[in-house]
Amino acid sequence: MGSPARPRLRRKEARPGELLSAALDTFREKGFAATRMDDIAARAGVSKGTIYLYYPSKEAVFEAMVRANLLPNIERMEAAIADEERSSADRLRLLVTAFGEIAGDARLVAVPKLVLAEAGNFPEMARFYRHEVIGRALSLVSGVLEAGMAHGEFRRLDAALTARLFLAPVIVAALWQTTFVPVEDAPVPPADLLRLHLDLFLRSIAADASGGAP
Amino acid sequence: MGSPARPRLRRKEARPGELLSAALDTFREKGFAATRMDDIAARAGVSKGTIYLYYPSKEAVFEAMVRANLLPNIERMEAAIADEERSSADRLRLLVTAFGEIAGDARLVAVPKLVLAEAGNFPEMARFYRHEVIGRALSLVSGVLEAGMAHGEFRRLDAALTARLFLAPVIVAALWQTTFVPVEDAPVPPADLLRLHLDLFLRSIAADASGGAP
Amino acid sequence: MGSPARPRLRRKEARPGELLSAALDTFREKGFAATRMDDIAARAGVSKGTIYLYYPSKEAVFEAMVRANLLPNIERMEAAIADEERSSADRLRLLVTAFGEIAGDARLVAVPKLVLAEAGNFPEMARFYRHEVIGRALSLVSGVLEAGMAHGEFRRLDAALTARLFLAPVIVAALWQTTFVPVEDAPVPPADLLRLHLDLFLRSIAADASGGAP
Amino acid sequence: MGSPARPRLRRKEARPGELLSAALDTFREKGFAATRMDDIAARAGVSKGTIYLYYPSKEAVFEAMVRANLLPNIERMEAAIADEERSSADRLRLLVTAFGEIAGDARLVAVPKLVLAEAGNFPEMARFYRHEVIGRALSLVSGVLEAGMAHGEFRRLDAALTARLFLAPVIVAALWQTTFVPVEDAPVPPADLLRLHLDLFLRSIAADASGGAP
DNA sequence: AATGAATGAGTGTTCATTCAT
DNA sequence: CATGAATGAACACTCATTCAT
Repeated sequence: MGSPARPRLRRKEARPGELLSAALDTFREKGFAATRMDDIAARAGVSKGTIYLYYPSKEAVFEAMVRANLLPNIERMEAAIADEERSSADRLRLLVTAFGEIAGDARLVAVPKLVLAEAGNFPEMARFYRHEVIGRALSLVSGVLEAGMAHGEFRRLDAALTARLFLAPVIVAALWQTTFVPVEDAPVPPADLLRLHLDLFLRSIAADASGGAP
Repeated sequence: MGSPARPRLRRKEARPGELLSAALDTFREKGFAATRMDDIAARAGVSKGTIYLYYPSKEAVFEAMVRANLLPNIERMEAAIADEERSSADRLRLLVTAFGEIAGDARLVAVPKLVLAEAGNFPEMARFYRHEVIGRALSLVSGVLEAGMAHGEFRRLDAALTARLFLAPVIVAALWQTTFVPVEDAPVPPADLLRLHLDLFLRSIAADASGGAP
Repeated sequence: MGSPARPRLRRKEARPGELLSAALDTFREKGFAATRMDDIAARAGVSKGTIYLYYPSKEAVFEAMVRANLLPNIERMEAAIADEERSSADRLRLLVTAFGEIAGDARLVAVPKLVLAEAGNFPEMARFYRHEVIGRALSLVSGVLEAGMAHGEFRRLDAALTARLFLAPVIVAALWQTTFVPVEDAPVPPADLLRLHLDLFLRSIAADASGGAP
Repeated sequence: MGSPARPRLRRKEARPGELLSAALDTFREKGFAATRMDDIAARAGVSKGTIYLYYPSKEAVFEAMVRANLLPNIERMEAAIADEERSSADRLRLLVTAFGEIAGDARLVAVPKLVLAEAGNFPEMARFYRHEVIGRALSLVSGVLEAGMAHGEFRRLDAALTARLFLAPVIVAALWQTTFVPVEDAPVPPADLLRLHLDLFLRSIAADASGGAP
């Protein structure tokens, strides 16, 4: 109750974060082009000019916003398999769960979707995303797969390709959430889908089921 | 005098198609917002005003373009399993091949990607696409799956979920092509990916592993 | 009464001229920076967007306007001494009269004044003006001077410097008109000034005073 | 405690002068409109807000800057003919030299040029300049001319008009320096021009050359 | 006195849409 | 049918000015 509303001059350090958060929400509602700087400013509770104190252009805001949301994505992924004790199959299970959580976080998933949509107009950003997010996720998965193959848990397969197949349903589920759910009659629970995926996937890569090759 | 070719008015019936073709190419290069009516007109070789003789707005052009590209997608899919003689596994193989061809056709794949990108701004179109393209594809696949289950070829699984898992790598491959390939160092051949997918998928749904091998 | 006002679509060919005329008047009232595109458009009786059909930017309008007003300046000057019959002194007299007329035309004089004011921001334009207008005027005058020297009418002097001295009062009179007259208590008639200038100037360059007097 | 140097506030009395000096340099580089308060502040080594402690607006800064540069102009001029002993011709010679020096001082000459350029937007300032600088210079010259006429050194002429003719080459030389020199191929040395000017001018106003009036 | 973060009115430019020809 | 000149609403970005600290 001491000082409820201060009109001017707030913490300069917190500003960029607030702006990018507002930017994310606005971009994800309207897309890049349909978002006006005024929208972002209003949502962040500042004036339009203030944005330009921190970012030189709308594109710069977009890029900074994407970049700021890369790290959480990556960290959550990598944290997901930090546990070294488990079997490779268990680690894949953990990964599916972790990715499933990410895929269920609408704000987080909006970022790759925006990257997808704007890749043509922001090639540099697409490259960055490709390498720093997707590339790392693929490495993560193929690392687990290769370990599993080495241990004899999994069949010998092309790890790079298989990693892609492992991730595909997660990616589709994520995009699905942000694209068709508001329009869907009978949404499929992503958890069910991913549980089945894990089951089928493990079965398909399992080292020769009954006793191996004769 | 009865000759068909008239110098002034080029086939007026062909106009809408030419416009939509030009629209598709422009939208896929720049996205919806960054495409100017002038761009489309120039590419179609007409004046800007002419577009408005056929479509009342830029949004209408976009929607018509999407709609016009629904049918080819659907038809190619449905043609892919017209052959009733084959086993369910063979029909899935055919489907993967067909989808793989679609996914390799950059112009065709651009359409779902645009729908994805603009779903927030064109909810009606998203709904339409969800039902008329994706819905049909899912039905197609789950039909085959159910037949295979009924015949004992496949295990009993939730056909709706499994159909999604069947399609996921195809979708991801398609999006990948249009998004990251211009930015990719070492592109993965989609055909390799889909071949492996089919292999793993069939293995994972095969009825009772023990007796499954022919 | 047949068709008093046509709202749209007028002669495309006349437009650039109308626009530049409106631009000149607005620039001369407010200067380059304080002139808004809306001002020019309103004065030309078109909408702001129309200007951009003909010129890509405000700077381009400015440059085109300056360029369009070069020719009249130059032509009036050069026409002024087309007559080959006269003595060099008479030709200088004609030049002073001609320059005096130009200097009295407020719209015409506004152009060099704007060039002067914006020379720092439009160096290319300054260079152009220096060469194509001022340079030609100087050549004109020094040509007459050299002819007069060759004929023995004038003393031997540095023609380039002397030409500058001949033009200086004309230039000052011109700038004076556009700068201080709206602020002046007792304006000096430029004609009186230039008449005296001619008298003093001819006297100062006359060949040998002794025989020069009639 | 009585020591003059205080670390925090640098001589607060010197501030306005420093600001105006920075303002002059910035205005003369970019003109009034294109100069930003930030530019001036940066050049003066203070923050933007500080300027507003001394001047209420950008226009006020401009006007103060012009006003602050009046005095040096005037004083140098008036000092130039303080010497009462000399002949009128010598005093004109001194004036030309003095004016020539002023005209060669790019910073000083920038001021009248800015006044010229902004006269339309700052009429009050134009009036002030007209009276306090130009008016005094004209009085100075016409005073000398009248004295010379009274002494029989010079012919009887309209002193007001003749004074203008005396100053015109100086003014043109000054403007030339600030406008076209950065753009010039072969600059004319102002000293040469003014020397010739003085020579011709004195000759043109000299009391009747051979024997004078009968 | 000095700062510099914040403001918001102002303006150049774009572009979907209209319509006289 | 077709054109393309014209429109005007919309928006990104700027910058003089304010004011809490």
